[in-house]
Amino acid sequence: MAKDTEEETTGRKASWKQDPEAVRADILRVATDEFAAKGLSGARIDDIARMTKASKRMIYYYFTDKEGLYQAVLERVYSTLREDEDRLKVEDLSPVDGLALLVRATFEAHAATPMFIRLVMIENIHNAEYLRRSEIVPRLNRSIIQKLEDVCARGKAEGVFRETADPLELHWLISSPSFYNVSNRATFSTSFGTELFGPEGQKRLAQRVVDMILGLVVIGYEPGQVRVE
Amino acid sequence: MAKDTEEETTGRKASWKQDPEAVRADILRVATDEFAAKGLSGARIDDIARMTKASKRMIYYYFTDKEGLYQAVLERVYSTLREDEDRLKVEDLSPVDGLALLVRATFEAHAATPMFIRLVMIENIHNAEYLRRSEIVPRLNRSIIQKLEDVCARGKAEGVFRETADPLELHWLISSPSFYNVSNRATFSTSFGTELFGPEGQKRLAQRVVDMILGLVVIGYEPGQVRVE
DNA sequence: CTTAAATTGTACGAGATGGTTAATTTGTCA
DNA sequence: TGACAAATTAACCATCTCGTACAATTTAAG
Repeated sequence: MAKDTEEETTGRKASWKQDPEAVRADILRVATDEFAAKGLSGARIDDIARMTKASKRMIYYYFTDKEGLYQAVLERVYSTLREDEDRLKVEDLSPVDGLALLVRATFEAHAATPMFIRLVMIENIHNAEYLRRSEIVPRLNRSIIQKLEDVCARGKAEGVFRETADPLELHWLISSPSFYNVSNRATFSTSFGTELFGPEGQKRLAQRVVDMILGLVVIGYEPGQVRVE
Repeated sequence: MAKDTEEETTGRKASWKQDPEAVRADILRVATDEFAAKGLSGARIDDIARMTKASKRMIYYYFTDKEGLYQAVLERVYSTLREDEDRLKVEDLSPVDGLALLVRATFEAHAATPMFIRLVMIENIHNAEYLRRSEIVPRLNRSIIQKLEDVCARGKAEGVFRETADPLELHWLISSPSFYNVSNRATFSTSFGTELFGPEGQKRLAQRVVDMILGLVVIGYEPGQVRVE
């Protein structure tokens, strides 16, 4: 009841700094969580607004609509990931060790960013509609292929890699277990238990993936020849 | 207002047959498409109702609510898949050929049922909440592990498989590329092109997966030793 | 200090959406 | 046949959700 309507406490913030970038970033941060958790249709703009310092109005001010916000989230996450990729230095290693490092790093990078994985899953549910629409994303992801090309070229030149080794195929072969390891953890462990997803199991899986890839590419490779960690 | 209440044109269908099973099945069929296409939150009960012969009320009559319908869809699809699995006969083959067949069949089965893949993706987005709740599903999926156990045991007994071969790990290693091949096709081809997903590319990938798995398990295996097709 | 531009809060509407009420038909069994 | 349970239907409802109108407030420039 309390009828202090006379108060008319217009809830306007008494004072604020003009900091568009910070507001934008905060919205994106919250929206990333929300979209990753509930998907595009499941996410609620009102929930995002509530969790943000900014008001709901600002979401539309900066991102036009829900899809615009989703697209921005997607692009930011993809970009962030590329930076991590670029940090890898494989040129200094032997082809075998370089490839092993790429495999291990990919496996671990996926495991470390479940949020990114979820957004990619969601985007695939939407048939990559928003990824395709993006100008910035398609030309990302190139660096990892580049690294694989370098390693493959050196490995073949040194005669330690099979001539059949193909960078794009390899990227696919390395990504698939790394991605699946995170994306399908819930259903897999429901059906078959969690033993593969503890610290032990994860190390074993990483080792298996390294062994599989090197076994395919490196002439005369024996499982366990290169150890993970 | 409108005073033609006397009319009371109850638009009821003049006549219909009672066929509960058919109605239930029809709803499930339509709902499977809808959920696979748009996810749990994206799916629209009204759309399902419109595409069904039955009325919207029947959906609630038989499945209680949206989640009940989704759960029924999930269980039916999982069950259907198990039947396919059981049709595989690997006991008659040598361990190496048997394992190769399992790999190939898994790869192809996944590629042939994108709808199932999408539902599993969606279920993972929901952290397998509904799969866990199901009584019937968890104990499915056992037959594939059983087959792998048989093959592994025989392979080790014959001295052609490494002692490190583990059925559960193998299932994971075989499933991951098979699943990823379908689940991430949209984003992968957006980033890297479609060449892996034509008939040629798919055959190459299947061969690579066979080579990887056999390379990991079979002592002295060389890529291409067992050919796909 | 005036004033236009930038930024934010509130309140609300239109339409969609999950779910329900109440009626009607069909089939079955005493 | 007639009563009763099961099956089926159309219409309806309460609520949620995206998006917007618009006023209020602050910043910044002249």
